[in-house]
This record gives sequence, C-alpha cells and structure tokens, in this order.
Amino acid sequence: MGTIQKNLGLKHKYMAYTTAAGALAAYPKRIPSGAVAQKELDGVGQKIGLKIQEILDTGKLKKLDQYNSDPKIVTLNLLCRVTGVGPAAARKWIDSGVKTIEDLKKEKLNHHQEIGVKYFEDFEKRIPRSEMQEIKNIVKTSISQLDQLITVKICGSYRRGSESSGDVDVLITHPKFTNEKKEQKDTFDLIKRIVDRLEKIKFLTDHLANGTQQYMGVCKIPKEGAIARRIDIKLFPKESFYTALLHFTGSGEHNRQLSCIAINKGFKLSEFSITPVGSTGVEGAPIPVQSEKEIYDILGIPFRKPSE
DNA sequence: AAGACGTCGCATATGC
DNA sequence: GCACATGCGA
DNA sequence: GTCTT
Repeated sequence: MGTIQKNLGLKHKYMAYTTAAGALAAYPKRIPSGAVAQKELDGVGQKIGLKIQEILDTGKLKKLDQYNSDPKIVTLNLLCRVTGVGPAAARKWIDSGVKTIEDLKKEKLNHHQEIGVKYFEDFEKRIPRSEMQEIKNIVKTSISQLDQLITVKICGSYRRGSESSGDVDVLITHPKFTNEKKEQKDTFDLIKRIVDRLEKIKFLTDHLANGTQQYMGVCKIPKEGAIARRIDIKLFPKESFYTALLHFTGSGEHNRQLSCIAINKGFKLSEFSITPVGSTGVEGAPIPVQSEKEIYDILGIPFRKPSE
C-alpha cells in the first residue's frame, strides 16, 4: 500500500504506511486485533487498524487487491521502478498509452531515464559483499593515487556488514575542504577529478548527476559479464564528515532513533552537524567531533559499531 | 479543522 | 542568458 | 494516513 501511495505522488501517506509497518515489525508480541494495534502502536490509527483487522480476519486486503487488479496502477508501479521516473512522469506516460518498459524506450526520455531503462534489470539486482569489496579496492586505490589526503568510506549496508547491498555509497572528505570553503563556493573540483579518473579506467560507465558536492552514476567491475551498479559519491566538508558518516551508514531506523535521543537530550543531529538546542528552541553552534564515538558520547549513550 | 510530515543537490523545465 | 520552479533521488 | 496544535 505504501509503495502505491508513493507512486501516486502521496509521499506522506507512503511515510505513514512505512512508519506503521515498522512499528508492527518491532512489536514483540502477536497482535490479536486491529483495535489493539491502533491502541498499542504509534503510527497505527483508525484506517490502518481496520486494515490490520481485515487481514487478520480474511488473510488479505480488498483495497490492495483492487489496486493490484487495476492496470493503470500495475503500470504505474512498473514505470516507477525505472530510476529517474517518478509519479509525475509515470502518470503522463500512462495517460498517453505507455504500458511496458519496451513502450517507454520509444518515448522522449531525459538522460537519467535513458540510463534507468538501459540498466533496468541490472539495477534491481543485489550486489554481493565480495563484489562490494572489489569495488571498494578500485575506488580507494584510484582516489589515493589522486590525492593521499582524501578520506574514502564506503557507507550504507556494506559498512554495517551486510552480505549484500543495493548500491554503492561513497563518502569522501579532504582536510582542505572546510565549511568556509563550501560557503565561499570555492571551486573544489575534487569530485570532478575523481570522476574523470574513474571514467578513464572504465570503472564508471554512465553519469546521472555530476556536481561539485555530489555524484550519481553507474559503475562496473572489470570482469566479463559484470553487472552495472548504481554508485554515489558525496563530498562533505571535514567539519561534517563524522556526522555524515554516521548518517549515511544508517540504517534509516537507527538514524531515526539517534535523532530522537538527540532531541530528548537537547541536541539536533543531522548529516551536517550536531548542535545544542536551548530550552527556547534556539539552535547553537555545531559541536566539533573527531569520530563517530564522540557523537555517541555527546548523546550520553554507549558507542555501537556500524555492524551492531 | 488544519498543517506538518527531512532536506537538499542536481538536471531540466519555465518564464522573462 | 538568467532566475526561479519542479521532479527526482537519497 | 497519523499526529499535533
């Protein structure tokens, strides 16, 4: 239900379903009824409570079955699986008769969508940890040849120890790239230089977005039959590096927990900084941190490694 | 009853 | 050509 | 769709 709401453009309903599903999954006991779910679980209200009851009673959800038997919804869900295609583009095409990915190939696509169609199957395949390690080696080696002072971290589920990942999330920083430089919009073309190099060795095969702070693209390891993988490279100023590292290592759920703890203890935690928030709600200057552990220390909770 | 719900970089569209 | 809006991804 | 104001 959540995915359908998102593809319809109702992102807050999508969030509501995601929150409710998370609360349900985290609940230790069996839920005996929709009414109990509504009473016990934050994020489950009347409507989702009734849906839970329906599933308990009948094993299915009429509303969802209706959606899934609606050809327009089926097509909407299909088209939105192409990266670069969202609710607005999908709706436009469905109205003009597009039904399949093959149909989509004949339409006028922007560059991002062209790549999305080109690698439609590849991008849905998981990346085994062994391949993530190969990718990490290639990226780290190339970047250190460029400038030894660049710090490189592969974040996401890989850093949490997962046996497979959905994409490659690379976070970098450089001692000379500071908030001040960022604010002055100094042309710090680190990303461009890295991308040039990784392109030259044929590791990067396509680009989706190529800016001064953020790159999104496609990579392949140099092996026969290698699968195209989504890779992002983000550059953060050194002051933000550890909050960014924490944030992009996740998980999303862990981030929400930390953010909640931070608020309760009078702080605000984001990928950019951790700041004190006074009782009046006025935000103070960012607290400098030199490691992930220092952030946990400020929050007054025991440090847990990414894999925990 | 009504508004918030994360926020921002990048590509591209839109209007001047 | 520039300033701002929109779509999208994360 | 849910929660808060």
